[in-house]
Amino acid sequence: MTSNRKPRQARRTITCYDVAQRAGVSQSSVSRSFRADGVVARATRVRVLAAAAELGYQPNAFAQGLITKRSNLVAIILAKITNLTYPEMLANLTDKLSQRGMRALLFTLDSNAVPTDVLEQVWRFRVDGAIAIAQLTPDQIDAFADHDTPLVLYNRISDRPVGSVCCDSIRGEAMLVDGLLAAGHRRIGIIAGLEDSHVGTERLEAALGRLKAAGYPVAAVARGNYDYASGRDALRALMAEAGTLDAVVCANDLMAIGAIDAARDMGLRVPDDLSVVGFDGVGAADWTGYRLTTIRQPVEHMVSATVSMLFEHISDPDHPAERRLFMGEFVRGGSARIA
Amino acid sequence: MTSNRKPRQARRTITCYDVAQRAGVSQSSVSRSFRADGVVARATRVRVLAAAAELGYQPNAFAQGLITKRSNLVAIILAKITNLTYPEMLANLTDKLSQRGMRALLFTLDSNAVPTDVLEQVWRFRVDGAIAIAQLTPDQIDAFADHDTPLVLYNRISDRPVGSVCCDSIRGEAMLVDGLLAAGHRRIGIIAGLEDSHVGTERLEAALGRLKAAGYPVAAVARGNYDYASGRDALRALMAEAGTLDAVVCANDLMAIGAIDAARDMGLRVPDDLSVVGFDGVGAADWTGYRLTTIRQPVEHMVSATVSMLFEHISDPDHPAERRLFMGEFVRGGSARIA
DNA sequence: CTGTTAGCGCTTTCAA
DNA sequence: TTGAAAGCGCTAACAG
Repeated sequence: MTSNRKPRQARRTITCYDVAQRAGVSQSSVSRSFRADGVVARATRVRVLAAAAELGYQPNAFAQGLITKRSNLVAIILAKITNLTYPEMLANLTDKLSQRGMRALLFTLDSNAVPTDVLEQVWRFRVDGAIAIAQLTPDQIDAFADHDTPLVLYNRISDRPVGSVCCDSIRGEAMLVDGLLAAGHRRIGIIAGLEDSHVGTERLEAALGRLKAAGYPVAAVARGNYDYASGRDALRALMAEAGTLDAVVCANDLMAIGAIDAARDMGLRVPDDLSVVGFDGVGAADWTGYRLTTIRQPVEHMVSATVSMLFEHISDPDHPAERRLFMGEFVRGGSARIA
Repeated sequence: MTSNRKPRQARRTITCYDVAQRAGVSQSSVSRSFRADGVVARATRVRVLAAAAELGYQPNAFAQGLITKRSNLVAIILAKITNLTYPEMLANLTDKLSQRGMRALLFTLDSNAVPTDVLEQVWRFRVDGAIAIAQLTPDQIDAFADHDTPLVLYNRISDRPVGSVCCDSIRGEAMLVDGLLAAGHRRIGIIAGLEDSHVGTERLEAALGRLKAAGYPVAAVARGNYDYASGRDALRALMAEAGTLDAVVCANDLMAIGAIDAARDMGLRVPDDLSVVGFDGVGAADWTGYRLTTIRQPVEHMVSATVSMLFEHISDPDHPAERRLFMGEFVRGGSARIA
C-alpha cells in the first residue's frame, strides 16, 4: 500500500535550459531571445519563444536582477495613506511605472517619518529608484545617494540635493487668501496641518504671510491632523477663540469639509455666514453637499513628472537635482464668497 | 590635467565576502549570522554584525531569493483603487505583511479584470503568494495553482478551489432590507453596482430576494459604477422610473452619498421623505452631512484573516481552500427610518 | 561551531 | 549568429 500523497514539486521549476533543450538551441540563445536588444536570428527567436510558451516559461527576475544589477523595482514609500488624494495618485503611479517596465514595491508608514527598517528593506531589494511621499531626514536622503539609489520626493522638499515634485502651496494659498480679501473678508481664521509635514508648514506660512502683508493679520489659528474629525474640532476651537469669523482657510480639503459640517452644526450658513476654503481638490470636494472652493493639485501631471524625473536619474546618475513646482488649479466651488 | 569626473562605482557593491574578510571569518559564517536560525557562536555573530554595520552591508535579496526560492514578495493585485475603503485596506495589508517579513509588490488595474501581462510579471518575480482584490477568471486562478503560488481572494469568490475572505453581503443586505420593511417602507428601489463584480451581483440578488420573499418586490432598479456621480444619476433615474419611492438600497456607500445629494437636490428630505442605505462603512459615511445607515465591513479583521490564510497556504501547500465570511456591523446612522 | 564546496537561473564576454 | 564558460551574491549540505 503506497501513500496517496501526490509528490510536491512534480512540476519542477522551468529554466532557460529546459527551453533551450526543447528549442534545440543553447541556453544563451534563449536568453538572447528574451531580451529586446538580443542579437539572434529571427527564426531562432521564434522557435525559442514557441518552446517557452509551450513550457510556460518565464524568466526569473531574481536571476536577472542578480547579474544585471537592475531590479526593475521602484520603492514607493508612502506615509499616511488615509489622505484622500493618495488612491488616485498611487494608481497613477504604478501605472506610469509599469509603462516603463518597473514594478512598485510598496512601503506604507504609520507616521510621516520613515523608520530605519523600511530603508533596510529598500536596500536589500536593490531597487532601481525610490519615490517618497513621506518625510525623510537629511541623513536618510544622503543614504540614498550613498546607495546610488535615485530618489524623488513627492510634495516634499529637502535642503539636501534631491529631486522633488510639488504643488505650489504658496501661490495656491495666495490665490485663496487674495480672493477672500478681495471679496471683503477681514476676520480670517486658519486650520493648519501638522507641524512635521512639509505642506503643513508651507501652507500655513503662506496664508499667514499673505494676510499680514495685506494688513489683516490672522484672527485665529487651530491645528488639525488632516482628517475630517480634526477639521470639525478645529473649527469649533477657532470660533471659541475668535468669537466671530468671516472665513476659514484650511490646510486640506478633508479638514475643510469637517469645518463646513461643524459650521452648519453651529447654525452658520456656508458661505453666507462663513466662507471656507480647502486645498487639494479631492473627489469629495466636488460633492454637491460641499462644492468646496479649493486648489486642485494636478495629480496626473505631478505623477508623470515624478516618474520622468526618477528615470532621468536612473539613466544618468549625474543628472542634477531639480525641483518641479506645479501650479494648482483654482476651483471656485461654492463654499466661499469669492469674486 | 586629469579629468575631474569622479569615478562612478567608486563604492563597489559590498558583498558578504567583504564582511567576512573584515570580520576575519568565512563567507558562510556571515550568511549564518544574518539568518535568525543560523547556527553560529554568539561571539562570531556579534563580530560579523559589527563588521557589516561598519561596511553598510545589507544582504542581497535577489541572491537570497535565487537560491532559497523564496522571494519574500507578495503580489497585491488591486482593481479600481478609487473605492474609498481601499486606502485603509492597503495600509493595513502592507503592514500585516511586513510583520511577517514580506514585502508588497503592487499591481493596480484599470478595470476589474486582470490582464495577462500583469500575471506574467507576477510569475517572473516568483512571488511567495498573492492577494487579489480583482476579478480573476477561473483559468487565471488555475494558473496560480500551476505556478504553486498561493492565492487569496478579497471580497471575491470563485468556483475554483481557492481561499477567499469576504464580508457577508447577503446577511448585510438582509439586515438593511428587513429593517426598512419593519419600519414600514414598501416601495423600495435599488441602486446596484457593476454586473461584472462579485459584490455587485451578490448584493443585488440579496436585496431582491429579501424583498420578494417579503411580498414587496422591488419598485425599480438602476445601475451605477460605484462612484459618487453614478449614485446621483442612478437616483434620478430611479425616481423617474418609479415616480415615488420610500427607500433606496445602494450597493455601496459612495453611491448612497451621491443618491442622498441627488435626493436633496430634488427637494426630498432624507430620511423623512426617502430613506437611503449604503454598504461598506467608508469614512465619509460618518460625516455629519450624511450619517449614512450602512453595513460596515470589518476591514481590519478581514485583512488579518486574508494574510493568515495566505501564510497557511505558503507554509502548507496542502492546506485546503477555505472561505471565511465576516459579518458586517450594522451602523444605524440617520439616513434611513429604521426601528 | 566553522570552512569548503557546489550550485540557484540567468547575462555576458569571447571564440568559433 | 551561435555556443562555451565564467560568474552575479548568496545558501546549504558536508566534512572537519
